[in-house]
Amino acid sequence: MQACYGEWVKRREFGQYCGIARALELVGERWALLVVRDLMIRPRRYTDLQEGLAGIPSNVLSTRLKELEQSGIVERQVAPAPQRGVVYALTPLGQELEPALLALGRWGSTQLGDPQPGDRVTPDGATLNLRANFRQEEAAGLTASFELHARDLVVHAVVTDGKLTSGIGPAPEPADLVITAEVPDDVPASYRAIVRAARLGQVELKGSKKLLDTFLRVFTRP
Amino acid sequence: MQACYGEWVKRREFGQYCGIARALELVGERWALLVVRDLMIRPRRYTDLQEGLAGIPSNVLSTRLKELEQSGIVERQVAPAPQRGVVYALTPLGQELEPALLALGRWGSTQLGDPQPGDRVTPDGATLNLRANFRQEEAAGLTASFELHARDLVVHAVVTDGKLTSGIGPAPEPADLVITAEVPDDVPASYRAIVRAARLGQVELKGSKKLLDTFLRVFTRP
DNA sequence: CTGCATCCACTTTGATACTG
DNA sequence: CAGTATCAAAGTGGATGCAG
Repeated sequence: MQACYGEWVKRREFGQYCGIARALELVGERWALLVVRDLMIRPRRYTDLQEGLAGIPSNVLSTRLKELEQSGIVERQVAPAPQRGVVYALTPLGQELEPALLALGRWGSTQLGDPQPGDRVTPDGATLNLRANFRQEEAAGLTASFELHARDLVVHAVVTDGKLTSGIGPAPEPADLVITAEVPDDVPASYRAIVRAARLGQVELKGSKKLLDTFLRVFTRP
Repeated sequence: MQACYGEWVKRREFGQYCGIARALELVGERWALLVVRDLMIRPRRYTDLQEGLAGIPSNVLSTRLKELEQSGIVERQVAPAPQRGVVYALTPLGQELEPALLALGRWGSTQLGDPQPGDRVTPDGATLNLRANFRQEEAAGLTASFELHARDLVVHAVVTDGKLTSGIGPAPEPADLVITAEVPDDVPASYRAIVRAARLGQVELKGSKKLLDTFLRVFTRP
């Protein structure tokens, strides 16, 4: 605590009556939004997070989780019978960060060149890109499921009456269209690579093939 | 530079092929997004920013501006004849951060209680709230201009064929509807306070009074 | 005045090691 | 698996200096 304009404020607070400043106080610390990003895909254990956030110091992860829990963004759950252990999950408040996170990701994606050697390319990224590029307007009334493959990368997107559910791995029910992209060996398997292949027709399709155009219309932007 | 999993990366980079991580590398440092926020309203001089970001150390502001300029987000302009001096402005790339910033602000606003004594309440906040709460769908085809007053706070919103322009101070052309909110003396004059007053009918109107419902429909959410 | 640069105390982070 | 402990390095906050 320290003096600031006659008032006592925590060092980390900006002291502005502004939603953006408040958001940054809560999730603006280094690594915080990346933790939220990982949890947006599904709940994770401590070591899952450490793995997904390659390079985060253990003590920093520990601190961030406590802060996020304190803020009501993350929930610490002691998992029941099957795997038992500690699991971290987003609260509803944390899930409400999704639009902001996707908007940030859309902007940041434009500033991504090609993947550098050493860059981590995870299925999480593909799942988030699926959500970030999803065009609600184009999907109105649509019901269809897709599965995307590129080498060992597999993600799914299920659209039910215009609403999207997406995740890692195969679709829970057999997908209406399975897209398997032919990606050169020297290019990492990413959402971007799949879309590029799909546009060039360098894909193998299984299922309702005319859904490919629908996929491109609903899940990609020019 | 330092070693990390066999590759050399800058300490501040996250080493993930992910739009969100990239965005955070570029605008995730402390104060960076608040600088962008201030510039989103209009270009500013160094001292304007210092004032708007109450409490930012001079050296940190200086560093952030250089980093943002380096990243192509901010442009340093030497202002011409009238006022001369240095002016910082957003580049087009910087302006593209607006959707992300507004989404973050919408989330953060839900985590704002009432203004604390000592909180800075600026016209910038009201202008951004105007943009953040603007509902494109509801404004389709609309052309109308509004001016909001609450004590010394004045902001304007001009909707032209469904597109919004907003800023501090009176509208460039006389507004179709001028809303003057009656705000208790002990409550800071903010967008929130104006909306609350408008909903309760505690406003004085000048101009086309039936536009008040349109305003509430287009510029507020439940 | 504006637009920084410098100095220094303090805090946070990164890397690694270690424990229940 | 789920953290804690430790310590060096980098970053931040605050004050002040200073040229144009």
